[in-house]
Amino acid sequence: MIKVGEQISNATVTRLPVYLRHLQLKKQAGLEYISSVTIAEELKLNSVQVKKDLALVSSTGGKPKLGFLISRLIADIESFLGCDDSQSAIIVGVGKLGSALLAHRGFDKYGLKIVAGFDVNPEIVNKSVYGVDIYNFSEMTDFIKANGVKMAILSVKKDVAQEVVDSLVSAGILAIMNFAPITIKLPQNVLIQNMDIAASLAILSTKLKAVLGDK
Amino acid sequence: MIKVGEQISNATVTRLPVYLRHLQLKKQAGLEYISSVTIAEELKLNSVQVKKDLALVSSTGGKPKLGFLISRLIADIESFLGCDDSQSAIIVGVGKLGSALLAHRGFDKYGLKIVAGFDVNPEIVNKSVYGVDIYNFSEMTDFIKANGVKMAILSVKKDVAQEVVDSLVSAGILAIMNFAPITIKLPQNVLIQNMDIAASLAILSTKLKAVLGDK
DNA sequence: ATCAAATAGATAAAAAAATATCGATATGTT
DNA sequence: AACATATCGATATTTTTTTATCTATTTGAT
Repeated sequence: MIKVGEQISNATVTRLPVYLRHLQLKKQAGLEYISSVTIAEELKLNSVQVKKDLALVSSTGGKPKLGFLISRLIADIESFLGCDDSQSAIIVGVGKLGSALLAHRGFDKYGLKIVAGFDVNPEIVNKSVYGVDIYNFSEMTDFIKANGVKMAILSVKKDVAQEVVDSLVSAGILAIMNFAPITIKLPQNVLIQNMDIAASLAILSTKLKAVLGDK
Repeated sequence: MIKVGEQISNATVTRLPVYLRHLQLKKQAGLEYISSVTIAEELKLNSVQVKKDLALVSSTGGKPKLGFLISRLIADIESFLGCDDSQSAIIVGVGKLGSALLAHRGFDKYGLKIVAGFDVNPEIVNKSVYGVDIYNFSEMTDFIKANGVKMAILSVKKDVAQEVVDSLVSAGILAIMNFAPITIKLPQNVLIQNMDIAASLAILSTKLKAVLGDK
């Protein structure tokens, strides 16, 4: 039941945290086993899709008539998502949004650690924001190199976003979560996840209008 | 060149804001026409994909040898995304994250207006946060009904998220942008856009590990 | 021990999305 | 005025993703 070199699709990876949350809930409720059909029904997904997704990360598979052992499945998904081997990231721009992100503190669950923040605002530099030490922006490059950090959360103003990204990339950052509403220019080998909140709401609004219009 | 009843895919709608931003940039730079191939190269997309996307929203099409008239294309995309007919939304939960979202103010560009906020914290109730009036949570249902609001941004703590959603839905909300890291139970006809930031970062982290591992 | 039922897991089909190919056409140049 | 070229837009192909169908198996009940 060991998977070798299986290609896990983007779509599947996106669903894994959803499964994980759901399974943790079930475990808390005292449940021991759960079937793919049940998961599918409760999350409003197709059951074959759930089976396939789980088959890709499950180390033992499920048992007929019982389903999957929840605790095992949780461990498998967590392991796949790397919740165990603590990946570190920095956050650049600790203004309103940046500090709100730090306040959230949901990263731990996925084994993600925000190891430092960077900003230019003297009021927060050299202070700690929700347990994260904030340094001056000028120290960023050295920090990244010294600590081998590969991931960055970008929550700076859009005017400076591109130049900050250039610094990040040249310092060795390989994955960026971008909250600035601009299209970042990047080398091919750097990953980016765009989180343009206004655009997302606009997309939702468009979908809503489509639904309303069709009736 | 008028499209009737064309079904525009989710993926296309997601790319439209990206095109829009890029075109606005080009317009600012003084450019008048742009070809789909150029757009594709600059945004690192496939040119056929760009052509198809644009064909779905473009009212006039492009001209051979010249490409698309940028100003026209901007107008078309804005029109499609509804940037003109001001859609209103409320925000529920005006804590750290909620007020950070309000501070951003990028919604206007897409014709989205946050018409009110709701919270239980007496320190902000009946005050204005970045120009948005905040009311007590108890007034929410009446407000939604009275104003016919259909969209809500949910930035409350996860413990209360489900019950708030139930109130929203029963008051008539049809689309929810959810920042709480839980899977919300919803009637089929209500749209949801999940914005679990920690999960998104975990997904990015997983992708990064996949890339690094393959080498 | 036998059997019915529920489930995983595999295989197949369908749908959706992305990409490639090609002909038509307007443009600017010679 | 003729022509080469860049581009659109249509069609076709490929790939990816989702969904359906079927078989084998384990469990719990009889």
